[in-house]
Amino acid sequence: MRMSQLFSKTLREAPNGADCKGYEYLLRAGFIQQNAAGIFSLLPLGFRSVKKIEAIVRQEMEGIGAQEILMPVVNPGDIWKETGRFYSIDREMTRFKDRKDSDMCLAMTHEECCTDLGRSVIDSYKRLPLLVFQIQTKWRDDPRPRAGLIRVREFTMKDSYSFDRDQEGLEKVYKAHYDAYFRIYKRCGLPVVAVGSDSGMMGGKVSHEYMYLSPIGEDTIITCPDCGYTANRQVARFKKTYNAEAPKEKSLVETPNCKTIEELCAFLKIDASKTAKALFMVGTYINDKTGDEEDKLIVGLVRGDMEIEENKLQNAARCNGMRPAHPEEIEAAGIVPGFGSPIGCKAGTVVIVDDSVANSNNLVAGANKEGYHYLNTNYGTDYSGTVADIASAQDGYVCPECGGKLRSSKGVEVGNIFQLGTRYSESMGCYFQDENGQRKPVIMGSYGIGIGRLLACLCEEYNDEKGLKLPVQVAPYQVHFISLIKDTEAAEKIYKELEDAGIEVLYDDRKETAGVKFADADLIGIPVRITLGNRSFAEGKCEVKLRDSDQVMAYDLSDITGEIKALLAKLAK
RNA sequence: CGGGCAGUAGCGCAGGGGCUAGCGCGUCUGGUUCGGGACCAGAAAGUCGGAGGUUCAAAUCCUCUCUGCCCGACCA
Repeated sequence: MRMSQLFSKTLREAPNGADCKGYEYLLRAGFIQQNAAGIFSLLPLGFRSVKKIEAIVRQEMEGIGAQEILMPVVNPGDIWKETGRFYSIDREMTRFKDRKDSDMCLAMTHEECCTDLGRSVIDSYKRLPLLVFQIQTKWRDDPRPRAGLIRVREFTMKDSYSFDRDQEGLEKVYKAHYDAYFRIYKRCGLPVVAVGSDSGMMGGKVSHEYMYLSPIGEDTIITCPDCGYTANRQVARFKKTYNAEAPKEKSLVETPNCKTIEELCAFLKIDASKTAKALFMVGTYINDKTGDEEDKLIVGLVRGDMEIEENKLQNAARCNGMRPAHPEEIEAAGIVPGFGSPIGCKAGTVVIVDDSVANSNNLVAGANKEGYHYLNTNYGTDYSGTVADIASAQDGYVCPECGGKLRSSKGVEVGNIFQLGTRYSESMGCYFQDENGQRKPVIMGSYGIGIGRLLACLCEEYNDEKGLKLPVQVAPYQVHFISLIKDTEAAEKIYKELEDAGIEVLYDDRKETAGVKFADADLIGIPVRITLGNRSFAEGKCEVKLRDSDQVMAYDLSDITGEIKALLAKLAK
């Protein structure tokens, strides 16, 4: 490709809003361009990198027996109504009516569509297992896109779906994905860790997320350096200690202006672990069949020395959505904000009690009376509710597996794998007959990789103060060819030789000064740079330099293609 | 959806009631240069995001609105 004809240009300055390095360089090098919030075009350079990532993904998916298909972006609303997600998913899914006034939606994932396909293909156990995948556009109307390609609204995703007759089969294909994903990231050059995760709206039980650990990440990963326990903070467990003193009778105590745990502890001169603190949320419960919504007040109770993990609370409360409660809503349930607790709250309030509270006796809790708390409150005696783990794992907490010290770090989710089970097959009627003629729901799994996000993470991982330096497997071109000699014919000849040899060359044929060409080459970051300069050309040589090294090598022009091919082969390893 | 910031030439920004709206980079023309973002001379390019209002006069003040960015809520 001639740079003079490239449909993009490099920028000297970072466009406003480029907050992280990888994103800044993607823009400046002309890989991508933004069209609207969370909506990007891929320019030739970016698209080439994406296609290389896709090729790796495709190869690995085919390697585990997946067949490539392509499902539609626009889905009929009906299949989403079958699983209930037409109603249970919030505005993140875009819905519209077609000309016949039928409900339609833009698929944000394809479980429904794929299960719809599966139920027409699968009739007998003889057809199972099956595994399909696609690389396709998703639209999710995220309320807050950010960080360039990291969190966008329209994006390309590889998603695969497995159909099995039993759990054993599912686990096999799950494991195949688990390993294939590591191979994919390794081949792309991205370091990742797999962590246990929350399955969220996908349903199902077992799931893993693949995390690229980086400060730009929005997920918090809890890891144990001692035993290797790893989990997303949304579900991370930790070892809690309880005080198991004999329960006492509760008694009212005046605590003027003690609205926070800190104030309360300071006033009563007690440790935060001797208190219970409440968090008030309003949960939305959606009827899957009708789409009717009902709001309920949720009270989460955790010991004063811990924080509530809202995701755990939402899972325990089994609601579709959750937001902080307004003071009026809290009061309506008979609770006084600042001095609140589940003690004496109105029926219909969802009370979730962390096991740290349920197993600790004689905690100080709000009296639901302005200026008062109770001493010695006890779960079961003074209030009731569902006991669950809703506390948030923090840096320094105790590992649930080995007792080591937990660490927290930030990560970007670049892939996920879910064991869906029968959530979709049952609700959509995807059944098969086994050897005994018995009708059984197909057991499914779904597996995703965000392609654009993967590129964004790679650019975060591979850059320096001059620009990008993507690994050769995912770089848009293999060789950046710069000619500084007057003899354009000689340069053209070498360019042609390289191209004819099947080498991917970006040829800077522009009428620019050496400095400009070098700066752009560094910015775009093609792994191999060939420079044709007057001195070396006179000796029948050219200069070869790797983007990631300062060393300049002199290559003989007589067999330049052979030497470059050998170099590329070495790089690819 | 809450809170904050911003929208002026392709990009980055200045100007904040008054006359012809500027600067740097980029672009175009001519010339000189030619191995790390060259130099000289000349030139093109702007509905000052949009609508309404105040005023003799609005890029500038007011109201509304759209868009983008950041923080939070949210995130298959």
